Amino acid sequence: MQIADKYAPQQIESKWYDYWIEHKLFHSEPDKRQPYTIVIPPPNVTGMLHMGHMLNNTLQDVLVRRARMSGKNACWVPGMDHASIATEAKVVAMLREKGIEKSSLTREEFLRYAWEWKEKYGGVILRQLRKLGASCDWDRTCFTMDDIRTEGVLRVFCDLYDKGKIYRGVRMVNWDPAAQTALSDEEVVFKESHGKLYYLRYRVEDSDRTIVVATTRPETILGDTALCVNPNDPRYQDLPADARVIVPLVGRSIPVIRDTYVDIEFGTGALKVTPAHDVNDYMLGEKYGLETIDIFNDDGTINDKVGLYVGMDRFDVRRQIEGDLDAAGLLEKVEAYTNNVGYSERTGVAIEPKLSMQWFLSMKELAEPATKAVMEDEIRFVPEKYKNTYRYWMENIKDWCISRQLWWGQRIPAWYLPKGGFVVAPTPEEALEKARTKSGDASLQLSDLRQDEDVLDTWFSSWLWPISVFDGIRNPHNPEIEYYYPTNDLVTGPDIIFFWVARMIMAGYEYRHEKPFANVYFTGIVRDKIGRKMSKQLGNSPDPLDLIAQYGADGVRMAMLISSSAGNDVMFDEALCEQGRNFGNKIWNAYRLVNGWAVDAAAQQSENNRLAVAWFREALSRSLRQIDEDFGSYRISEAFKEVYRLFWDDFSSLYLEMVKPAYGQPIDAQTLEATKGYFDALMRVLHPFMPFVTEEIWQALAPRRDGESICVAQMPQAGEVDEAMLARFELVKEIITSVRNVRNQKNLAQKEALALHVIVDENYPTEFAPVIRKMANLSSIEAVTEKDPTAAAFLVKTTQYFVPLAGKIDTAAEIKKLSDDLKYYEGFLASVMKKLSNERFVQSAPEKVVANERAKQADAEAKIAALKEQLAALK
RNA sequence: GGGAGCUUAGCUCAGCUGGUUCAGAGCGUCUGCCUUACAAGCAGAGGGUCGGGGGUUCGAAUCCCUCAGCUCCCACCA
Repeated sequence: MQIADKYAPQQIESKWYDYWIEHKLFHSEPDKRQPYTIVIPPPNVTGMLHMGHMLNNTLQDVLVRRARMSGKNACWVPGMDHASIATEAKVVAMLREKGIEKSSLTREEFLRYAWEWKEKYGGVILRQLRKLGASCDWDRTCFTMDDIRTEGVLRVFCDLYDKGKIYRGVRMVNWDPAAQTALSDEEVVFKESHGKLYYLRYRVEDSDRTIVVATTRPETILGDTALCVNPNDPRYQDLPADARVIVPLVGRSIPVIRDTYVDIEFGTGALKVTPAHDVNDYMLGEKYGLETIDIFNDDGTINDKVGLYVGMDRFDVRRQIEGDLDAAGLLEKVEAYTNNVGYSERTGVAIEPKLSMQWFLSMKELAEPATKAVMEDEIRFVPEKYKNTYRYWMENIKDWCISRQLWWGQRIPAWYLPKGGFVVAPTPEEALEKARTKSGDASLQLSDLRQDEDVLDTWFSSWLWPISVFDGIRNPHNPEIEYYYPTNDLVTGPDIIFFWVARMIMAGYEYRHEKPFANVYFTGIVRDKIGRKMSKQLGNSPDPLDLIAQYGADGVRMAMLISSSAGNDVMFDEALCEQGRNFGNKIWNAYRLVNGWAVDAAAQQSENNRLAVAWFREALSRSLRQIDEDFGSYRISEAFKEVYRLFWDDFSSLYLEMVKPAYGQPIDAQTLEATKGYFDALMRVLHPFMPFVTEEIWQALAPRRDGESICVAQMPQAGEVDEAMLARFELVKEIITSVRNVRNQKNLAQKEALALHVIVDENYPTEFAPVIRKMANLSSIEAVTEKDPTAAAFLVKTTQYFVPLAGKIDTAAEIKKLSDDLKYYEGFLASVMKKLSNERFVQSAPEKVVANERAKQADAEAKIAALKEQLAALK
């Protein structure tokens, strides 16, 4: 079949994607075959496709397409994450543009807007993934907040509550003043920040003495309820046991407590204690029964508890209080200071430690089987180095704060009774029933109950993902979950190893008593070519869709693949896309060549063609083996490089050139058929990497039925490999290169046929003579016994070759070249002999290695002899 | 402060349990070719004392120690 003259990926890609969808080639239903399952790391519903997604999803697609072609029932489940904080922020911003404040809306009204937004703008990314060629089973698209997933989440919450693993309590949590919600520890990122260290004077009550305290947060003095010094600090020994000090500006009297927690070396050795706004201070507060004074509103402004700076933002207060303290003579000095400050991963604002009532999941017991699974390789991490990171985190796991003060998300299924206490149930009806039982009041109505206002952390739904996408929480014995679970490979970034991977493993063992996936492939981060992380701010991140438009999805996929090995960052360079596009072009034109050949049905297959066909069968087989091995160890990048090399070097540059008929000449049927067969096999091996161009060519190679597709064609299998033949062929390649080199050096035209003389020995691949003749463009190959001093000479292994070039030989240059070679081989021989004459080597090295050294010796000696003879002939 | 990892050609990286002419690949560079499949190409070539030093071994890019540089993760020191 004819294809277009020029390779234009844009003109073929959408056509084939539509074809695949139309024929439901990515759809999977449980059947007798072995399943192969991947669940997509659900992108945020607010997300746009970026280079990280390109890498991640290209890899998943390669794995799933290869499995699909290897007889597995492949199922790649796509979906989206409702992303509480990010989405709520988007919706709030959208409303603000319309002039609507969130605070003016009821919860129900807000959620209506949010769903509307989600339907309209959400999930762009899933449409973008189609451009990449992602072979997801779109019929299975899930959303972490759709009905099935939500019901699963609520059931899990209730179950864990009933098991006593979920509890509610007042704790110091990470508060995000921008999003106005609590966050888990994992959502806080610590960054070094340059601030100041303020030295404040606290006057000792009933005394002239002052104690100076160093703090980075002077505004928190409003919440001070004690001052703490180390009992062993000599500077404060004279203070009476019941000493009290006056908080600067505030004027409040607070006790001085003594605890060894305070570092004598740091600052002045005196610490102000603000139990409501610092984790350590909170612990001191607990220990000494101190009052806690919460001075902040939820948005980070000062509340009216103290009556100072009311309504001001925490950072404005910091600036202002510095001046006020100074004016009052209460500021000793200010120093520049660098410390670590926690920021919200989502909103980027500084976290405020805050005491609040939250829901927690206790993790210790859940972590045990999950830790074991990874450490014992029941679940395999690629690369392995992440096992350590994982173990350390799991062994020091803290309870998970799962409540969020947001509206977008699954609302916590707890209902408060009118007279105190609460019940937890997956539905309001069940809650009411429980409430009636609990209160002993049968007349209780649903309207008497008040549901908890908080929603659950988004990760509390995504940790169930591998189970919930198959409805395995609500219906744990349904045929789908039984068939598809556990899934096979998870492809994700190491940045969410704690957020997501670890928690999925815990959920897997808790709810299926089995691992959620067998292998976890960690990708790296996509960086620009000078190593910077790609970011919106830097503007160094190309738009993947632009790249696809320019180079084709196949080209961009190749760029991602060739530059990524598991766990290593990708240094992305647009030039790689170009290389990918060029490869597509190469394939395209190779097909055009083969397709253009006329067949001579009567012609016998030449010996040359027979040899070429026989050789490529072995070369292909060897590569297939290599590729299998690479996939086995998740060296996907290496596997791709091997196919690339196989197609470009072995197939195009060697095989096709070997069998290519002279211009206008026909080819014999047998060779053409073999060639098309190889082409077909190559397209199949290549298909997982570059799905579009391979489908186009594969469809053209032979008549196909409607609905037939390379997507579901059989992956070629590696056969036995004739290593001896491949080794002989290496000699052939070297001979061809050497002749071409002579041509180059002597400025001889390609078309000019040359003669080749050989002093035949066992290293002359005589069986390949026709191939050598054609590939090196030789008029004849003659066996000779004498050296020819007028010829350009070269040596392959131990065999001497001559290209007669009457009068065109630069004798001096030849002598120089031969002498250099001779010197190299003499040196080489010397090093071999040194080993062999070392008795300890001969005794302790394995026999094979010693035999090898002896072979090297023989080879080197033969070469040296040959070189010497050639030199002698020249002189 | 604790932990993990990296350092091989101009660039990006392979090199799996020490032993094949093991010092490799791709890209870039250089030379010559518009040879009717492809200049998005073809044919060749050059390029590295494997971060420094030390050790183990018959033998080290590979194992150990040490120094230097870079990266990442974890951690509440005001």
